[in-house]
Amino acid sequence: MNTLSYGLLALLTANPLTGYELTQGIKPLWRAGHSQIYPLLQSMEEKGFIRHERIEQSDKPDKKIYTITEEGISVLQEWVRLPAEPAVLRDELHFKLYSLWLTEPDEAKALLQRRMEFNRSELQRYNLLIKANEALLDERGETRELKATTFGRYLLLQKRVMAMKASIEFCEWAIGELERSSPPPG
Amino acid sequence: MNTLSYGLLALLTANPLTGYELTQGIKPLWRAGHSQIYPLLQSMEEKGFIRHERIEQSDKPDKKIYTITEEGISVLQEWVRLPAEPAVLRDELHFKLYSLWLTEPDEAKALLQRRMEFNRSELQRYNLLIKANEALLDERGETRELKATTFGRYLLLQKRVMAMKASIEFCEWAIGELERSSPPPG
DNA sequence: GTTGCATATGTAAAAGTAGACATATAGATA
DNA sequence: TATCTATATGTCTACTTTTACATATGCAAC
Repeated sequence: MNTLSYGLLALLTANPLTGYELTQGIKPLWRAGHSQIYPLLQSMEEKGFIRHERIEQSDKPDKKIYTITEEGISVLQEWVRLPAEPAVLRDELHFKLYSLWLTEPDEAKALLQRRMEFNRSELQRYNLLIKANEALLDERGETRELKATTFGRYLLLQKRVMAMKASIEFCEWAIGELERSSPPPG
Repeated sequence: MNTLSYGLLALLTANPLTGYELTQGIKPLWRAGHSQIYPLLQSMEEKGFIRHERIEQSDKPDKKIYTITEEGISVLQEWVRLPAEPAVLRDELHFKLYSLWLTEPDEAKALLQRRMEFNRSELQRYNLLIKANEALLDERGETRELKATTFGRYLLLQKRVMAMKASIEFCEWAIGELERSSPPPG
């Protein structure tokens, strides 16, 4: 069982989902394509951690709705208690910043501006997810406490928001440093 | 040529380095082991982007000092100008936070505390690297401007520092939220 | 003494990831 | 009419990454 498998189990504790929905839903948490997810679902079903129900659809292709089993919850619980490995971050921008002296001022600025715009759109996306999670909290009549299923997601989404804000601040600051050192014509 | 190859070229623009030094030096920028780096150096030498000089040592194993070629600088420059792909972040903690309701309060707190301590040690490491970069700036008589080779590293290290600080702030905040919802005995 | 660490370079196997290929329907857009 | 997007599930290949294996010396700790 790799990390992604446990992630799929984690998503399935909230509600039963199809492979397609898992592919969409895991995006804010982990980068993975459907070609990774479908085989893992099959292997976890063989292990007895999840089971599926086939739903026939006339307008769209048939789908499989996966549900986590008691055993699945149990192995997930054991895993969650284990210390988390350090995060793995791979960012091309690190190398491009390191080599920034090889670029022209407008290219350097464009590099940072593109990243900033991407971060801003990500931030918006996370804010929407936070709203959806708040709605779910109300719907379930939960309060903000550890045993509420919406609580962990609340923490997680705040983590992403704080990281995105920090990244945007960096871009703004770095663009400022660039403009200070090589003022644009105007 | 993959991203890591360009990263190695980037490091080699600052000074000639051995494969071992590259393995150590790339750590703050990208996660990679020596088993990835040595084959890439061989392949880049075949392409003419770097060349090496063998240094015989009596007390330690012989080493190869790699230098970037004109052609290497040129391909790196072309690559740096291309837009940077979005960063890839894979953090187990995301899944563990999502499943936090499966844990006990002290386990949840320990999860965040361990991450916070790791982040703090990383922050210290980056602060040392910033000092070393400042020293290099002085040594070379450079000022903080784009064309100085220390400038990009200055930006990059600030990026890492800001990200680490944001992560530490998140951990502190999240531990606070946990304590609010399930106060510790005392 | 021996275990572990730093230096130094490599290879091999296994696991994980990305991108394309494959199929099928419905609806929107060009 | 053709292309694109969303839904829905799958496979296959190429590439990247991790972990272990392999060798060699000197030094410090136990």
